[in-house]
Amino acid sequence: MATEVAALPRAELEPALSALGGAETDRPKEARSAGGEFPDLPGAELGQVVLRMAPFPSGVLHVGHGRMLYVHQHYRERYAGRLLLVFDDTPGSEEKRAETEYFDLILGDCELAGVVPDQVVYKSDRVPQFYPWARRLIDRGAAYVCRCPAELLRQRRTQGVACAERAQSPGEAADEWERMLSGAYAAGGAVLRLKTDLGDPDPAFRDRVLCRISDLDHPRVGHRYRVWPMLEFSWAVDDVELGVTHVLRGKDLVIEDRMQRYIWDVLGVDGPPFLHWGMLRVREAKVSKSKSYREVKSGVYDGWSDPRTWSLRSLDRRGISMEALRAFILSFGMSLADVEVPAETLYAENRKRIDATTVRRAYVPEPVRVDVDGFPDALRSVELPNHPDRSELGHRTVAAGPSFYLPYADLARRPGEEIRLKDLANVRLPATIAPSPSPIRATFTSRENRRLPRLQWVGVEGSVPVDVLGIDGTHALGRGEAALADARPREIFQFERVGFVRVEDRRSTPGEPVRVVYGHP
RNA sequence: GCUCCCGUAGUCUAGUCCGGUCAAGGAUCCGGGGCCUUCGACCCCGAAACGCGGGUUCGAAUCCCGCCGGGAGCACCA
Repeated sequence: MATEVAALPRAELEPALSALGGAETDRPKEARSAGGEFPDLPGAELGQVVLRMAPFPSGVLHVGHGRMLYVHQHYRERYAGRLLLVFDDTPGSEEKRAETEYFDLILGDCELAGVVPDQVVYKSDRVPQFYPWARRLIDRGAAYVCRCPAELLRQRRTQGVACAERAQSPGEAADEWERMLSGAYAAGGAVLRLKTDLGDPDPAFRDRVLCRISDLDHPRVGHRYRVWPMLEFSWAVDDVELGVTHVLRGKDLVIEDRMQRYIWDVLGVDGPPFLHWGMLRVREAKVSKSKSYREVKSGVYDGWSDPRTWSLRSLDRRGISMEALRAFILSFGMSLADVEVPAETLYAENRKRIDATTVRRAYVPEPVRVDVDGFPDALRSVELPNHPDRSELGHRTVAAGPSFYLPYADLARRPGEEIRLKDLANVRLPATIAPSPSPIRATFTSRENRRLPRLQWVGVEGSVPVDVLGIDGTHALGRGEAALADARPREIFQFERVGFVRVEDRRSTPGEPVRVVYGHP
């Protein structure tokens, strides 16, 4: 029996779970349904784990960052650990700059995702703390000040050739370092480099830069510092000083592991172990962050919650729950393999969560008015369930014939045919159907439910215009049933045969269309 | 080119460390049927995989070697 098989790993997990303080025993179940595996953190002790996430404040968090968020959250919960949010806010580059607004936006994203850090740290507050570490490396003869222009430095690195400064004694290097700090060099005029091995087989690892000079205006500290640490050096310091016990990051940062370890070895300090996850791409989500940035800034996109950005905010706007996102992301486990998944997988996860509780409503895209001759008075209004399988969600009464809005695409496909207005009655369509502002005329045939093509309809009486914002950023104007006029902001509906939509925050004024955002099928 | 990582059905994933219980499990997608009114959900059925080639072994998805394919890094960005 399958249950016997499942019982074994569960029994092994039990001690860890009860140690968590009587947490529910549903983790094995979650792990099984999610699929993805998360190995134990090496040497981790319950209650002692300290993790850190390090976003760069140059944009809001998107689906890709979701992996960072939920992998950390997973381990934090598993080990009852602490989670630090450390803004990696060194000045960046001309193309990729830290900007003021993103600090709060990212914090907001974390909250939205339900991953609230225990502590927030700004790297820009810690700049002076990096200098003594740099000095210790210099004193050990493991770092030197190089004045090669960037271009030459790169070229020599590729060739494995040393520049003259590499021969500096620790004393000379220290003097040069002091000159760097005191402003003797212009930006780009000198860098502090780690002395590794110019013959290292990996060209990427040869004498990497530890600190550089930047005159970019920093959003938090302005021009207070000119000498800034590079990412891997700053982490060699901070992972130790902040007491981080395990470093979890994407595999694009693997070489940084080696750098950090090298520095720790030189200095004789112990640092935490590293774990990585692979690259994650959602097929439909164009990864172009710079494009999103441009379009948001220029106003082409409707802000950072525009569906085209695939930001966390945009998913929320579309009615995709963060629980669904979490399950989706956790299903990939800690695999180093690069994954590319269709968004449908995320949609399926969301559907599982909202389908049973989401009210159905009628909506007709590309509405064409159809007047039905001989339509019985008895069917002028009908009562319909809010959910076909959940009577507890109640019903609503909708106005029906004799005039309807029907979707043009469905109409155009079956001229002259008899069709069924879903849940209502059968009618015969006219022989010719052309898009026209004047109503077309159909004829009532019968009431009984027969196997006929079914069309979605909205009774003209009381119907409201509905504006649907699509995933591609386009707006479609359709017609919805009267009940939609009372829709509350953020309410989620399923437009039957169309998909799940969420009502916009911004309330439309009377007479304006009801605004919704398309979520997914 | 150099370095590192990865390679199970269309897609994602379990299994690979400690070879047999894997004639490979789950999810999603796709096809068919049911629920006699959603192109949704639910239920049933079906299709679908160990990149290739050697080797070790009684036995290999699991170990070894080679090849092929994919990704990342080789920034005074993060």
